[in-house]
Order: sequence, then C-alpha cells, then structure tokens
Amino acid sequence: MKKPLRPAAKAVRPSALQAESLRQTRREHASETAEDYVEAIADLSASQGEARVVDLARRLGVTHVTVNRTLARLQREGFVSVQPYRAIFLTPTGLKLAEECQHRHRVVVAFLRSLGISEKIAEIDAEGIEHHVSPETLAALARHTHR
Amino acid sequence: MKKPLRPAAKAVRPSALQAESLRQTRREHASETAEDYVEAIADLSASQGEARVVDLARRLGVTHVTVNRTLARLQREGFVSVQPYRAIFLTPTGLKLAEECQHRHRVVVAFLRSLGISEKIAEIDAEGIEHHVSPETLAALARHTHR
DNA sequence: CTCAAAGTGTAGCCAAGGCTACATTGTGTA
DNA sequence: TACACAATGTAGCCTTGGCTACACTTTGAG
Ligand SMILES: [Mn+2]
Ligand SMILES: [Mn+2]
Ligand SMILES: [Mn+2]
Ligand SMILES: [Mn+2]
Repeated sequence: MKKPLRPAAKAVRPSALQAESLRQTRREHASETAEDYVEAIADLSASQGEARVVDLARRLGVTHVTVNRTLARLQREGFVSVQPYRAIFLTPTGLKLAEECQHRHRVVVAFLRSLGISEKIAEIDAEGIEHHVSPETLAALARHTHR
Repeated sequence: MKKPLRPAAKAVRPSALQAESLRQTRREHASETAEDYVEAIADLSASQGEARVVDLARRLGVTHVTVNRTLARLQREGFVSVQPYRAIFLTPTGLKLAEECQHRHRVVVAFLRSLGISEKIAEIDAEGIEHHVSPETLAALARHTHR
C-alpha cells in the first residue's frame, strides 16, 4: 500500500468514468478502418462506377498491400465481397454502414464549415472526429448547423 | 487500364485531399496514446500527489502490463521519467503536452455541454474528439461555447 | 494476336498496443 | 521484525495496420 492515511482526495474525473470513456474510444478506433473503407468504396462506386484496389489505395493514402489485407478482414467480417482481380463490392451490411458514415461525415463537415472553418481544415478534422461522435452529439451538431 | 474512355468523372472529394486527411488522422492516432497518458499522469499527480502504475492502469482501463510497456516507449520519446518501483514523473516536455491536452479536453467538453449534451456523453465523446481538433477548430469551439 | 505495363496478390518484416501467466520487490501490520 | 499481499516487472502470445520486394494475371495498344 502506498497512501493509507491520505483521505482519498476527491477525484476530479472519477477513474471509472475516465476508463470507460477511453475504452469506448478504443472500440471506436477498432471500427474506424472499416468505416473509412466502406465509405471510400461507396464514394468510388458512385463516382467511378466501381472500386478497385489501386483506387482505394490512392484514396486512403496507403499501399495496395495494406488495402488487400484489410479487405480480407472486412470480407471475413461481412462488410465487403471480394474476388481475385475483380472490383470490390459492399454487402448490404457494408452499404448500410457506408451510408451512415457518409451522412455522419457530411454533418460534421457542414457543422465545422458553419463555424467558419475552411473547407480543407474542415475535411481534415472531420476525418478523425466523425468516428467519435455519438448519436446524441450528431443530432446536436445537425441542429446547431447554421445554414 | 480499366476505364480509358470514361471522362474521368469529377471527383466529389479529390483523392489527394482525402488521402492527406486520412494520413493526418493516422498521425493523430500515433500521438493519441502519449496524450492520454501524460494527461492522466498530470491529473493523478495533482489529485493524488503522485502517479503509480496501478493508478494509471485503473484510470486508463488497461492492465498494468500495457501501462508498463507504454511508459517505456514514452520514456524513450522523452515525455516521462520512470525508475523501477518508483512513482512516474513528467519531463518538462511531457508536462507541456499534458497542459495542452488538459486544455483541449476542457474546451471540447465545455463546448459539447453548451450544445446540451449530458456530462457523461460529453466526456465520452470528448475523449476521442480531442485528438482530432486542429488549432483553428479549437479556437472556433472556444469562441462558440455559450457560457 | 502479342506482350508490356498496369493491376493484383503474397511472403515476410516491423511497431503499437492489447492480453495472461508468472517472477520479483516493497511495505504495513500483526 | 517477519511476511503476506499489493505493487511492479517480464516473458511471450495475439491482432491490426503500416511497409518492401517480388510474383502472377489482365488487358489494351500496336
Ligand atoms: Mn475517417
Ligand atoms: Mn470520412
Ligand atoms: Mn483522449
Ligand atoms: Mn482527455
């Protein structure tokens, strides 16, 4: 033991809540890759007609090797359907997630823009923030976006 | 080649910007652990008088093993000073970072609260969002926080 | 039709950050 | 003071997600 006499100083943020918040953030990080991939696949499918490994690599800023391995995991988890040398398709589950992500992304960007943030910085910040916005906060952001 | 005739459909979000945003988000993730650790060490030092491995583990929601290995990295990177079986101290660099993080954390929480988000959800969301807020956005959030 | 180049796949490396199981050290209490 | 137990440290496992280097497949230009 180390501080048996100290009167258990009142915690500013109780450790339990703090720990739970950080656990939640880590959970969000775990789904973040999936979200960015399905969003990119949906965007590319819409604008290019199909999503290919090279397009994804360029768009995600990683090598095609990383894309390949990640797609294997996303297929295992049921978000995408991949066949060798073919274009990449979203499953119904993947499409649903993609649409949620596109929506969240748009809401966050619009909100930042309405605060006076430049297009470019809004895009950069949104790319990280979008994964950590709860439904409550998302609704509040939409509500407080001055068009 | 795969679509030589298609007129290179106008990209909604150009891949280059998209890729740069995602790279930035990944850079932020790399510093995220350091930020949460130094912030926790500063908080614990203030409220308890010192920061010990078990306290950090409880507060961060991980095992003491994870804390130990991470502290070794943070020491290597110059943020903390660790000696076996002793309390953990921030270096001047670490303390500066901790203060920035505490400030950013407070600004984000206050902003969310001012949007009507509950204390608990504000804490949870802020724990993730704080690492992806640029100086411009941080200033805008502070400016738009209705006290 | 051919074949070079683009696209795709894979082997194997690395670091971060989780974990369990077990060994070692420190210390307050009996 | 001894020693039980809390705290700390360490060995070794796993997954994710980066990478380079190299091999294989597809395809459109000539
Ligand atoms: Mn993103
Ligand atoms: Mn996005
Ligand atoms: Mn955080
Ligand atoms: Mn924080």
